[in-house]
Amino acid sequence: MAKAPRHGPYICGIDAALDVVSGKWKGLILWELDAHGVRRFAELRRGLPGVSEKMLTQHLREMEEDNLVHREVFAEVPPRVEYSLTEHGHTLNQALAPLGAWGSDRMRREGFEVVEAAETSHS
Amino acid sequence: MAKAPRHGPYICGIDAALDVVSGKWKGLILWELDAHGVRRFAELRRGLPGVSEKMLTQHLREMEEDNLVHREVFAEVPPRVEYSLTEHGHTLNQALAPLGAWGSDRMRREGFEVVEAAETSHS
DNA sequence: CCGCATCCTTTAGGATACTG
DNA sequence: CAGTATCCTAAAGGATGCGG
Repeated sequence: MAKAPRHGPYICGIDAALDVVSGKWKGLILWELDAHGVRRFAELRRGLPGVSEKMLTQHLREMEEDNLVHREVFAEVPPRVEYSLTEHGHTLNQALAPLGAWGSDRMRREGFEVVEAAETSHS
Repeated sequence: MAKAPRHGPYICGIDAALDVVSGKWKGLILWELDAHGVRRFAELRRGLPGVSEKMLTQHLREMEEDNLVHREVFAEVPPRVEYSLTEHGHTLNQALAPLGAWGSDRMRREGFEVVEAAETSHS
């Protein structure tokens, strides 16, 4: 078993929400899936520059358990697995939007660099 | 120096924002300061059940450096230090509000327990 | 009262090799 | 293609004791 003894008692809503999006790539995964609708494992991997297979799998499993992500396996060869947001995951993304805007603002203010993924081409 | 080599390059706004609120107690500190306006060190400590002095100090320093929290020292004996949100911290809190609502919703849905602090008595 | 310093444990995250 | 399994490092967090 990897880790994840999360889901402890929370003190407030922020606490409960941050628990679910904590993890180096979870915010990005939500963002990718929201932008593209459906993504395969390898596509997600390309969209998250620097992520390891292990972390991607682990995060996806946790998000699936948290009912944020839907995982659909096609019994073909070669295998194909598609990931998408659940309705629940979609509402989370909407709740995250203002925070994202605040963060973009912060980046502009502080002059932080933006590392754009290869060919994600959103907007 | 404790740690904090944060402020790396970011991939998107969510990334940049989560970096600043990551840390076991930062969300709660924001919430406490927003609810009360001004808090002393010991008051904050009581409002965050389980926090150690080290973590509280460390988080407060980082948030001060990120310009989210204002720290005012009164040269008295016994010493008194008051913490409050900066304008910047306040806007973060507003951006965090929808996420907090989502989290509260999640807690209700999943039936997680709420651990309320001793005598914070917000609302 | 408000911390800082030190030491220690736990957890997150990464590298790499292998499998159905 | 889409993962597991194993090992390892780094960072976060916690306990405790001292100091202004």
